[in-house]
Amino acid sequence: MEHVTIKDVAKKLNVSVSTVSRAFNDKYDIRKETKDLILKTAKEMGYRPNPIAKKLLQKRSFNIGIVVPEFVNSFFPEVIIGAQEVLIEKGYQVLIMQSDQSWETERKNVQVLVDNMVDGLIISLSSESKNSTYYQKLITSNIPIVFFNRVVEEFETSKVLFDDYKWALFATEHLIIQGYKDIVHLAGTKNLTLTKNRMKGFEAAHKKYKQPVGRVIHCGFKMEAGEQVALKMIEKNKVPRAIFAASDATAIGAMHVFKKHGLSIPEDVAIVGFSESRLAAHTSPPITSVEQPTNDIGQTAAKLLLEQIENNGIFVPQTIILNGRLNIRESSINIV
Amino acid sequence: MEHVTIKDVAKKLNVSVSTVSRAFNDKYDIRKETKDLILKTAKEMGYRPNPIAKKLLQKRSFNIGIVVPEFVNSFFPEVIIGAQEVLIEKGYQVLIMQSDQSWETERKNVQVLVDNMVDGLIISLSSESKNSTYYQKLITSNIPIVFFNRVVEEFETSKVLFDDYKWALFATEHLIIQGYKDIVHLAGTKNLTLTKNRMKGFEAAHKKYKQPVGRVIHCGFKMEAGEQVALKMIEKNKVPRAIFAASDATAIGAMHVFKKHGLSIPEDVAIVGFSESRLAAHTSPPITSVEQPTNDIGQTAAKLLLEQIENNGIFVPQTIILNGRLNIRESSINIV
DNA sequence: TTTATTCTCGGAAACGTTTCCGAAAATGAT
DNA sequence: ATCATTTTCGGAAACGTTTCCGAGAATAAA
Repeated sequence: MEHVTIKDVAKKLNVSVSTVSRAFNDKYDIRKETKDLILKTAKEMGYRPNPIAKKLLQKRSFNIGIVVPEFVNSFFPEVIIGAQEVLIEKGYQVLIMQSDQSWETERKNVQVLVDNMVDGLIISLSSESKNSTYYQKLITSNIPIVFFNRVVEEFETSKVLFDDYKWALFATEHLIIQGYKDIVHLAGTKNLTLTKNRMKGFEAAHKKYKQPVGRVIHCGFKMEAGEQVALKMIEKNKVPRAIFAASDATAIGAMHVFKKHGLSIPEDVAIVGFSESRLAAHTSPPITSVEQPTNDIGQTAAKLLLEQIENNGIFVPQTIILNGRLNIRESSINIV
Repeated sequence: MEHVTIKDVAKKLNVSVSTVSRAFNDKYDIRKETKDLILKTAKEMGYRPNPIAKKLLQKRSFNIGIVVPEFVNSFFPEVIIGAQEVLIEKGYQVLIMQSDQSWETERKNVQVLVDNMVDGLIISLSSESKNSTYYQKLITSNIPIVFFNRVVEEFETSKVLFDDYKWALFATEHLIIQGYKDIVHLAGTKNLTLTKNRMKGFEAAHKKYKQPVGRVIHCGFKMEAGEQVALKMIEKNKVPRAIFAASDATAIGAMHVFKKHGLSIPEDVAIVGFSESRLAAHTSPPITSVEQPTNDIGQTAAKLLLEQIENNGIFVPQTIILNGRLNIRESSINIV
């Protein structure tokens, strides 16, 4: 009685296998009474159609794969939750994989999901340069993919993005308007477009107000990196008047070190973060930060994907750019 | 040329399907030269064995499913990363699903993974009471499962746990030793064993030092809950001398509100958290907290699961209890 | 009552593999 | 040179479904 199959049900009722199948997929002709009988005894016997066999046949699984670089920070989990909300609603199940920032495991992850015949993929790249021919092949082979957050422009797929340039500009502008001069940008990992865009926004704000562009320090997105940078600044006696960090984590890390060395925020160093983490409002002082619409990113990515899955064939790739918000808090306010 | 199958390869080389199969699974007799030739042309043709078909036949997938209640907080992601480290090493791929604290979706998630024929499951329950007959059935049907963090004792499976009682006792003891009297415990969700154990530890510490047991307030694990509780304390003028929170999130939330209302930490209210989140060390003041060995939890869960998968049949369920650490920081130190 | 039409259902092929069985070819022993 | 053994491979069944095709029964039309 290990695994009860469709044959067992058919045998028990003295009907054919195809009739049982028809009872479960109500698009075929079957008498109501027989259908009910089959469904009833099938349930009694504990029969569940084997989705693996079904997949083999119809190349369709109602599973969606999501692949993200990491999920220790709350950004990606929040996006995933948003996507799940719309996908589960439509009867899809969501399989999540984590690339650990490595493009090799990312590739393996994607391949596992493709092998498992997911109906579509939602991906944020771990690296924008490494797997591109692989993805190109996947895309031309017509499997629905939506990229978000970290994408490569050239891919002919739907993408959902954040206007990093604009919001980096706003964030920097906010500091400039407050009267801060010597502003340093803690930039993210070098090879990402979003890093470049945030840098460009940082520059543009300076130019807009005819200020000399501040220094840029690449240190990635981790809290430890922010701590190290701040420490070095203190050691070299080169502490800037204000900092615009490309992530909340680096902002928090830096702030922590500054405070430990007796500097006040924002009196000695003003700080603005990016990517509104859950903690930004709960540090002391609370950190001004650019808020990304994480849930919305997930939802629209999912919607774009479903659109593509359902209109297979006549489909036009879309790029949607979502709006953010600058949450102004104590860490950046110039108390004159 | 959409999907190239084993037949295509066989036809191209004028060999039988079984020979091609043999080339890919090297446990069968095949001449080295033919094998090499097949592998070479298969690669050229872009053939990859279809794992769905393979699964249907051998009921084995080299996939492991992990189901957690949530992953916005870093606890579960860290555990997952630990598990992934050992599983990927052994050639398994990891499929992750998130139950959103709901036992219905948890059940659906588990079923999806089982349907996809994962070789084993690592689960942290969203609720310890709701799906138990379902899990009982799963367990007796012999699919390898390891539970962690939130488990039900009765299940005859391996479990990896944290000694919540002991560490809650230590944490409370730490407060008592510092001389604090009126200590309140912000407890977690009511129906969880870990909540009960932390409460018991809280009580035991008081009894050990012959103190009247402090108040217990159930408020779950979320930051917002901590804020609300603190607010209510202030409004009712019932702010305790010290707080032992069942999660860092509630501890941080409460601390934030206290500070906003002019109270100093730890001078007015001392605070200890639980589950050492990434932020505990970076709040101000830094929060004393019980650190759980997240990575280790994941690793041992994975190892127990692999053991069970490999020795199918002769397998004895194990319960492993891991050790933690109390990170003492400013928030709880009594500066006399 | 005969013929045409509609309802139900059974049979069988198909999805892409693995694996058992046996046959032919190659090798070794005598 | 003959027989026994090993190596290498092809054929076919199996995994659990869906779905096309057609047959028989039931109903409607004539």
